[in-house]
Amino acid sequence: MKNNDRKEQIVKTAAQLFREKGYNAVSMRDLAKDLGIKAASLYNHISSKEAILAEVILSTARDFTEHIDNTFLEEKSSVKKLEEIIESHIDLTIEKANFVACLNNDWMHLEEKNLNDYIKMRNHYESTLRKIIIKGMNLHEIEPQNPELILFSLLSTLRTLYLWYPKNKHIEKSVLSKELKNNLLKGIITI
Amino acid sequence: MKNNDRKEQIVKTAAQLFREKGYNAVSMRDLAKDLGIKAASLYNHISSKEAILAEVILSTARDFTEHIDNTFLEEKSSVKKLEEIIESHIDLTIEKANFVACLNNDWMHLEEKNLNDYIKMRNHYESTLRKIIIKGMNLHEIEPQNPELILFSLLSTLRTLYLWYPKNKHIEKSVLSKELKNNLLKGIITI
DNA sequence: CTACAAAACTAACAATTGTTAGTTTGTTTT
DNA sequence: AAAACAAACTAACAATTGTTAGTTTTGTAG
Repeated sequence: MKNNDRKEQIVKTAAQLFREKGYNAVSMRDLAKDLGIKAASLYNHISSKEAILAEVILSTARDFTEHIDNTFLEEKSSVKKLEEIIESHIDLTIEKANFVACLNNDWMHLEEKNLNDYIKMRNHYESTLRKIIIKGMNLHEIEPQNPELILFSLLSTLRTLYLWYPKNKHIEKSVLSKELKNNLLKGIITI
Repeated sequence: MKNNDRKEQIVKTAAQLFREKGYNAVSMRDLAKDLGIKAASLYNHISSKEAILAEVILSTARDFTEHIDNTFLEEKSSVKKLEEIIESHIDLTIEKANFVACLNNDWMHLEEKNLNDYIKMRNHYESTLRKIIIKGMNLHEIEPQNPELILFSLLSTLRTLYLWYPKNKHIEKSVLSKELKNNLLKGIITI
């Protein structure tokens, strides 16, 4: 029976270090030290440093992709779908903040193949979200505006939740979820 | 007469490279090559690699600080002040996108003194913005909500404008400005 | 034309990088 | 007990890193 625990442990520790210092500032010796072993021993479990990064980023990108694909297919209003998407970002950020941070900050250090796969998934994600927004606009659920702008302002907030959440752990998830939806969808000023 | 042109040129080129690849992935030889000289020659103009990073980041942080300090002192409504802050982010992003990107991505690679200065400025910026939001809430200009959440969702969008602007250069600045204010302050869904 | 300073160069350094080869240790299976 | 395997180790490699010392080139002011 192959032992995957060690590999998972390596990837998880790497994600934390990458998040703190950035991919290029973390050496294999740093990573090994945190795990209590020597750098060379890492190679019994992983094939390269970049392979660790790819595992961190691509697995997380797949999580996001899966969520939005499911949401897209549902028979619900666009606004309801946007709420579900907000929810999924909160969930994934809470569940694996270091992975999400790493995806946001270090994707450009992926090489050829992996970089391509990542960008493909990101494009797919954005274009799915764009479709939801445009459909909502056509059905008058969403104010007529430049859809790119809505896409951007929504995503920029959701993508950087990881920067904010650890500082505000005291907020209940349900409260965060409710207020964020309100904030992002209904705006913040009094009418 | 001391020639600062070369130094400015180095800092500007560095900002571009840092933005593309991240601080640690850019070597002094890479930077020199882009300028058409040898790495050692850089040291006739700058004292260290980190000093370049500090120049890029701290000068930009000072720009942002100056803007918000001015806005804070004005005799206007909080909503009007928020609109001005949005405007200043757009302006600075257009004017020096690479610098802003660098500030966002590479600040953690500053050392001791410079890191401290940066964090101090960032804290000052956030607390000034927080004051504006809370005042607006007390005067019923802004919906009662967790002010941290408004602070976060606003800043996350404004801070990552640099990711989005180059892809959408065709949008007029005045249009961008107007729609972004609408979007961030009034929300996106139909009431 | 000379003198001087600014800014380029070459060569080298010590440290650190990711990775490999070969070996030892410890555990599980037969 | 023997054999097989996983997972650690030591030692070393070639490449790259930021930076320094010392030298040469270039442009300008007297």
